[in-house]
Amino acid sequence: MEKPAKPGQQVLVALRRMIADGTIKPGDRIAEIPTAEALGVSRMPVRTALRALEHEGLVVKLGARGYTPRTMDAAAIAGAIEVRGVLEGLAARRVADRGLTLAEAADLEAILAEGDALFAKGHLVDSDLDGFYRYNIAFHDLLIVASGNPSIALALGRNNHLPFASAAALALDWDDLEGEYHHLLKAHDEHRAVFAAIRAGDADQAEQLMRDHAAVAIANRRAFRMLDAER
Amino acid sequence: MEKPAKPGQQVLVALRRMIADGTIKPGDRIAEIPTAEALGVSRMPVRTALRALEHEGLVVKLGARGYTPRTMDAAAIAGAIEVRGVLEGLAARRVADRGLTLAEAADLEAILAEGDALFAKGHLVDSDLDGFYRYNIAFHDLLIVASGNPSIALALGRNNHLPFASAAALALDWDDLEGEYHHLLKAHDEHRAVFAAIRAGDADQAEQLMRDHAAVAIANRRAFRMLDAER
DNA sequence: TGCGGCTCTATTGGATCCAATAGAGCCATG
DNA sequence: CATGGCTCTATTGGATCCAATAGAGCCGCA
Repeated sequence: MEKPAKPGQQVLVALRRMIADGTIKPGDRIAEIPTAEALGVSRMPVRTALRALEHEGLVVKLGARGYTPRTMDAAAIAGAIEVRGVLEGLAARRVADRGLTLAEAADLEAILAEGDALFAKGHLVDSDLDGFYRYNIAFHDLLIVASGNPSIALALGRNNHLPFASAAALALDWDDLEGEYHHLLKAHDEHRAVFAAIRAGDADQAEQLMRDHAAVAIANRRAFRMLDAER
Repeated sequence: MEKPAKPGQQVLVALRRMIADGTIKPGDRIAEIPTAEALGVSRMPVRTALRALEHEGLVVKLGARGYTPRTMDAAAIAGAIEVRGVLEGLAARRVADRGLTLAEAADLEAILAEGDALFAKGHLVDSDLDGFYRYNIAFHDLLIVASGNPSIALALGRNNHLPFASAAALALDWDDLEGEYHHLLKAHDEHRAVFAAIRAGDADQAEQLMRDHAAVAIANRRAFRMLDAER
């Protein structure tokens, strides 16, 4: 059973891609009719998608003349990452405060073990980057869910679609596996440290570590991958 | 010139009101056709509004059978307020870090002076509650804007529409002006304290104070006002 | 030659119509 | 009598059509 690929979702991810990879640059007008024709659908799903993208903050309304991608300079990206760090920091704090259930602890340990396995052999191969990508998302998502505060996920919803700002947007240099090894291992170690703080019930520490963890994403980035899939 | 009152916006605020005041309760189905007929418009603006409300987190999709208001129990409200506190705390931190411009300092001082004026006579009258309402929003909004991080406002966008969670949702007891005097004065003093920390450049302190300021909203609430106006 | 107003058109927002779909109820059967 | 499948219908999602509107360009006048 492949994806029947509902037109609406299709348009949404298509536009996200185009904005992310620069097919549509800030300043370019996005009008409904040309976009609809280009994608081979009616204006309706395009309208829906543009409204959604506006809510996500990826585009801004251009008066009555359509939309345009939001300009994302370095400061804006840093700001988005900062917001993510603060929100995920809150999640970590909450989890440390309330303590992990047995099931959550087991899940988290299993996820971290995946990470251990990636680095166990001392170097990375191509497929490991994909593995880390999934491991990373799993770790972050689990903490947010375990926080028991759905508003955190809601508030993150906007930022998670911004390029570079999502935990799913890894800063990966596919040509420098050696350098990435240390970079990603550091991230993994930080995950472990957060986990330790949570187990110790040290909420302040857990929050601070999580914030710092997000902050490093601001510094080291050269390439990125977008999260295409919907939640 | 009054508001021509565009149908779309009209429907959006109408639905918000109905959800806020309990006309539509969690569990009730919100279908497009009956809603459209009840409001005297076509299904289209209703559809748009429901999508928007879903993004705001006020309603959840009920499979293919319409929407229903999101259940907001005490824990959910507390969670939303917690998120707001953390985000506004970040804003305060940023402002303290970068320092206020002369214009911002003057604006902020002017806003706080409004607050001073409200409490100067030692008691409150009815119209003062409205005055505080506006003063409070002005203070919070200015800090968020001055933070220079648009992502904060974006992330707050969702929470600000949730009843009880917005800075605009004051906990006011209109029959106990005496009690409210102390309650609101405390909030005002906290604003002053945040301002002082910002002037001193004490980012940690500014953030902590702002978080605590939000937290008190969790405890003291008996009635609330919704923010009807759009940004 | 510059500015203001007017018209004209491109484009969005809303209404109506049509198709796809999933939920509910019913019937048959084990 | 319970359970599984089938059909039927209620309801959303998409397409097309129509109206309102605001931006742009042009023309006239100072």
